[in-house]
Amino acid sequence: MLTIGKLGEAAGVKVPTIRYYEQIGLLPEAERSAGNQRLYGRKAMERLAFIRHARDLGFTLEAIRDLLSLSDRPDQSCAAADAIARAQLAEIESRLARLTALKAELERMVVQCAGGKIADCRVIEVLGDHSLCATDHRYPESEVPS
Amino acid sequence: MLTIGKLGEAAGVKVPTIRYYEQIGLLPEAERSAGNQRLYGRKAMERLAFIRHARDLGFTLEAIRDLLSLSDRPDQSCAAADAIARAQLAEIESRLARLTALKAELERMVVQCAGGKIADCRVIEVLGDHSLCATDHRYPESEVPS
DNA sequence: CCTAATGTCTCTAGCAACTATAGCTTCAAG
DNA sequence: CTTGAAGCTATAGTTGCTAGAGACATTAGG
Ligand SMILES: [Zn+2]
Ligand SMILES: [Zn+2]
Ligand SMILES: [Zn+2]
Ligand SMILES: [Zn+2]
Repeated sequence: MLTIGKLGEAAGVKVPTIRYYEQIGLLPEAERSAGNQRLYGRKAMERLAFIRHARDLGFTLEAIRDLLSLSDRPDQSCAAADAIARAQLAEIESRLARLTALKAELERMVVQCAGGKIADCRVIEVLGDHSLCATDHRYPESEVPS
Repeated sequence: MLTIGKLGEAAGVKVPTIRYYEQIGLLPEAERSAGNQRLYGRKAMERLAFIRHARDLGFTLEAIRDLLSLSDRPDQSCAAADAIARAQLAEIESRLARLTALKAELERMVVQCAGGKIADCRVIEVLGDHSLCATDHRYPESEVPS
């Protein structure tokens, strides 16, 4: 049995994050020692590693919640799990498209600036006027982290 | 003079967002009509368009705050503004690198799944075990939106 | 066995950048 | 003059944590 600190170390998750996951019901309530400290076994360890890995792949906690409850029913069809993964892929692809456009615009701005006064700065000028942009980079379809 | 609704419409910014920008000091306090409603002129319109455009390019409000105060001093060197833009470009590039790796992993997962039971689902399997991944996609260097 | 250092406990508040709600007042059209 | 849209303030919620306060538990050294 691991204490919360050892578990966090093993899984690469900070201690308050583990408590947070328990609080929102993503991890089950942990066993407690005589002195009321949380104790974890291998199952909890695996579940936390799953969460960590899915987070690293950009899944939201909501998606992870669904994936976890699916993985608790091994005899069911995996169609739902695959759909979640495909949705995540689509999300990443749309962010990639947007970021690629942003990168192009930022490069243009930076390259075009001759480096004089603010009054002549291409960066400031372009920021004030989207019509100077080469691409239509607006309207982020999604506004989620990572 | 525009009301807040007209301004928002013109700049593509929602009304509560404009009030929020004023509250955090990104926009100056607006003039008020006899009935205490906000009124905006062309300068406010330009400032809001600048903010909107910079947000669309992924700059944080903090960076925008700095850019705005720089643009208020047209005779100074634009080095600081350029540095902010270059930092933003670097940020976008690092997110792009990470998202590219994520996309590759997600594609692998989705493609490898044969679509049977959860117990045999490659998606669930890979999520539980990073060593099945082809790339090292972990440790997001930055955790900022978009 | 005692003490000091570290770890853990709960609870609360804070971060970015908004968005939503409630309960009011003001304005513009008919 | 009335009605409905738009505006006002203030507060709370969103996501995924992170940081702090103050109290209790555990462990290592002397
Ligand atoms: Zn410049
Ligand atoms: Zn633009
Ligand atoms: Zn599958
Ligand atoms: Zn992996």
